[in-house]
Amino acid sequence: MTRPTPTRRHAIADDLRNQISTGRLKAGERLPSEAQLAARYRVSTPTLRNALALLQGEGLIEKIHGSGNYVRHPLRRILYVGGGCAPAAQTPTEWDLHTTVRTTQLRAHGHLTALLKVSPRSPLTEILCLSHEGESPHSLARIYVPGDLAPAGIPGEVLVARLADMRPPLAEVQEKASARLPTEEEATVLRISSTLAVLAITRIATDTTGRVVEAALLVLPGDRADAVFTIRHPVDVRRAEA
Amino acid sequence: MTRPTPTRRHAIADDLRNQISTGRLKAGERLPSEAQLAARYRVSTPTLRNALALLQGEGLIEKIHGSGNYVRHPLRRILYVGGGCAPAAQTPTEWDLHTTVRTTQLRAHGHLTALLKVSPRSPLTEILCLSHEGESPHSLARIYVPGDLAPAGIPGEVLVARLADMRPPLAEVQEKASARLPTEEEATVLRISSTLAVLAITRIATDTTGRVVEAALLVLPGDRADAVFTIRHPVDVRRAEA
DNA sequence: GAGTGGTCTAGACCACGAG
DNA sequence: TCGTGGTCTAGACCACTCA
Repeated sequence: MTRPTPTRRHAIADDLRNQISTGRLKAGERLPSEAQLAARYRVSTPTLRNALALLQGEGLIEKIHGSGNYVRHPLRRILYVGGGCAPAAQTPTEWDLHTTVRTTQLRAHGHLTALLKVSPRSPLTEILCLSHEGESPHSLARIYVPGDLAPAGIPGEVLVARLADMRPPLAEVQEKASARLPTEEEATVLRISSTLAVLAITRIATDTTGRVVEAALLVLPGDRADAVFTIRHPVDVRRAEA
Repeated sequence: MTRPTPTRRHAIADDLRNQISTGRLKAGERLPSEAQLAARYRVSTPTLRNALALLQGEGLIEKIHGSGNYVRHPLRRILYVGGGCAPAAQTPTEWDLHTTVRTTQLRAHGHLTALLKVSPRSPLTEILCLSHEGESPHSLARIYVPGDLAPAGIPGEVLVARLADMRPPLAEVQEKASARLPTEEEATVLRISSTLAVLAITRIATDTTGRVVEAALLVLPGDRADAVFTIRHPVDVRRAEA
């Protein structure tokens, strides 16, 4: 049961994984070329590439086209704290976590109308945040707010900081987490392989009048991101509903 | 930017995806064999298999070894509601969602000691839940409770139902969600491809004395599972406590 | 046993990165 | 330009399902 089919690529992946974890292959180091590795393990190139794909899916190595395969630096884990008010992932930013922000004016369409509960073609502001931790991309956020809550002409960075002050207190924050493979665009922007799962979080913030004041689509690389949701003194749901 | 590399497998996947969404290929239907499809699209078998792998990753088709590729029935989405008290995924079970439960006595080791904050080799009860919705596997849960909270000799189903009554009220429930690829075991148990991401939720329940009374490791197939966490009045915490 | 998918081979050609 | 990874080919052999 533990070995449904003893495949070669798993054996190779296990060997390389050991070399990485034992430090024989150090972080940042370049692996031998795929042709060399294929020769060493006596397998064909597709088989060796499948082995590397496994390690890539675990986030252990990074492929750079035209350059080689590199052992990834063990990245700090990203911790998304749920129930939050801040628009982006709110890790304590003691390290150099800088964010590129770009705002766009657009009109509601498609699933955005449902998320924000607005009528089609009503004005929205999209805030696109791409966070970097040093060199490596960290998280991608697309935040949509009704147009009147985000006046145009304000630089993105300022807008993000001020959003919380400009609206009435929130009544409810609902966060939906799901796991999926990244789109092509997300994979390239986050510099992850398209076989590495992402943690996608959709956050809907509603004010006391029931109006949706923010819809945020967050995408975090699955190999180093967690989202925690803490609830204190939860009520017994079954009793509460009765 | 939209077409970094115009690959053939994407074109084939797009075509098949269209056929599925337009109903030309109906749910449950078997696709032509891979050899036939390869001939139809004039590609080699590995290329065609790559195309099918894409659809598999999206949960659109299911491969059954020795039988064929089948269009999957659009499965009801699994909704895991966070902040909960019930041990397993608590979808309103109006449909035939039956769960296989198996309990095992074991002793704490490895990461379990950290999760439950118990000393190594202290007795634990493992409750392994596998839910099915009709034919298709639904979710996998491994629940660990300190041995004294789960007396031996009680059948698993009864134990699960009684757990909530046997312990003091909870003070805190912390849930950590992450996205990753399934282990080989999880992939076979949930009958998903190993390229399909899973949503893994670790739930730690603490009672009022600070003791961990339950650690649950939930695995949900990423193509049809979401986890929602709702927080009301996040700014006005005192009201909720009153 | 016939047909199917699962794995693997040994190449080919193209696209990208760095010197 | 040269070495690298990215994609693809046209097979082979094994394991599984089902009649």
